[in-house]
Amino acid sequence: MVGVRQFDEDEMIATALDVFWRKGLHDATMQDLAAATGVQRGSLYNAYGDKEAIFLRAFDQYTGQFLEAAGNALSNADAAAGLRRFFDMIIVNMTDGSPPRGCLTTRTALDAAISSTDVRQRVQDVLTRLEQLIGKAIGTGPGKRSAADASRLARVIVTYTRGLAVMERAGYSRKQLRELAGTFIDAVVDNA
Amino acid sequence: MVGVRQFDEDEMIATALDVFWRKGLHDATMQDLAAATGVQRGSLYNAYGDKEAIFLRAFDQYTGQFLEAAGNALSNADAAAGLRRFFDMIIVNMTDGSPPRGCLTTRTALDAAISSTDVRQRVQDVLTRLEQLIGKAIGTGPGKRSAADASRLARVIVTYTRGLAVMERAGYSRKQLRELAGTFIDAVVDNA
DNA sequence: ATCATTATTGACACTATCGTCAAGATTGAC
DNA sequence: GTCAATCTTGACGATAGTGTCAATAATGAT
Repeated sequence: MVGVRQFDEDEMIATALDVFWRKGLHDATMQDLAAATGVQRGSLYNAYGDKEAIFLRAFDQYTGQFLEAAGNALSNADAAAGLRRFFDMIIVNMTDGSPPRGCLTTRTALDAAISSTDVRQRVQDVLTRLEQLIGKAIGTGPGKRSAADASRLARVIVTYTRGLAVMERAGYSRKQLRELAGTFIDAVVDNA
Repeated sequence: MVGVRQFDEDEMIATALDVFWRKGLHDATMQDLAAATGVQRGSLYNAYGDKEAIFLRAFDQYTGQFLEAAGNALSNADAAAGLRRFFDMIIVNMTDGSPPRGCLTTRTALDAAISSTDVRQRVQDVLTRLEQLIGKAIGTGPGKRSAADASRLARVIVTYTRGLAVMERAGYSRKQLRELAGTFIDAVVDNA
């Protein structure tokens, strides 16, 4: 290595993640990224190629954090309690910031029609992995549930988390989202 | 009236709706609208002012159709059967076309951060009205449900429909969405 | 200390979209 | 049939974003 990078890559990606989270893949511009990170546009092109390459790195960082936090929240002897912690975590996650940033995965999924195969694949991956985490958490409960049922239910729960993300974008407050989550858990999980 | 409009306004809005449905408010351009409708860009500006005014008209047309169809599907003596018909309707609605168009309301909700107050308000309105339709349908069932419970549950169901719309964008097929809806109804409604 | 290599910088060309406007075309009203 | 009002048309300027490139600067390796 001779000419050496003048910026910290991890820090750069973390800042880029913030920009993408607030603006979305589609609406965030290279100028936005340059302004936020203090790295010139030309340097970004040189270092990463294009905007989507930067997004993929930032998104990977995001999903890593997110899935870890989800796993932690879900790890609880009592499946219902774990789910409650999990829902609380994602609701805080999507209502954080001012204005709230929403859910990056959901926003990206909706942008996906315009995006590349790579982006679509990442979205599917994170949803699948989340489904597996949830399936494991509810499967190991005081199970009178079959494995097939747990798997189906896990996907329903993932779907509901996506619904909450949309409701947040529609203007529902953190408190309203918590109530929505509570009603859902009461209806689906405890009764199932 | 002297110089008279050279195009059919209803037809124009219907075509615009198709464009917005496929591309989204944000990504559809006036050029797209002009090309699809055969009306020149300048004429569209003259007739409506800007893109968002056209969108609002198209969206109103859409929500009118949508809510009517939802009401029809839900009108059933058996609340669970009505819900099944309702979910089937929205799943067909969002997976129709090739490639599927998805759910316009959900897409618009996600765009909403960039959009005007008017657009945001329309999205909230359609969700609220849908919630009311569902509340009425499940409330009039063989109710051992309190009115407050029915209301809460209705909002949960609306939220779940939004989740299905996101899952569709993430790549889930009509068949998978139907299974997701079925599992949800079994878990939430029949057991509640 | 020199050099070869890489990063940075700012300018450039290109494309897309927007919104406006003046000139021309059309047509209902009288 | 004339006219005034309205619509249509095509061109224009402005803005924003993309990706590229040549010139410059910096630095690890020798």
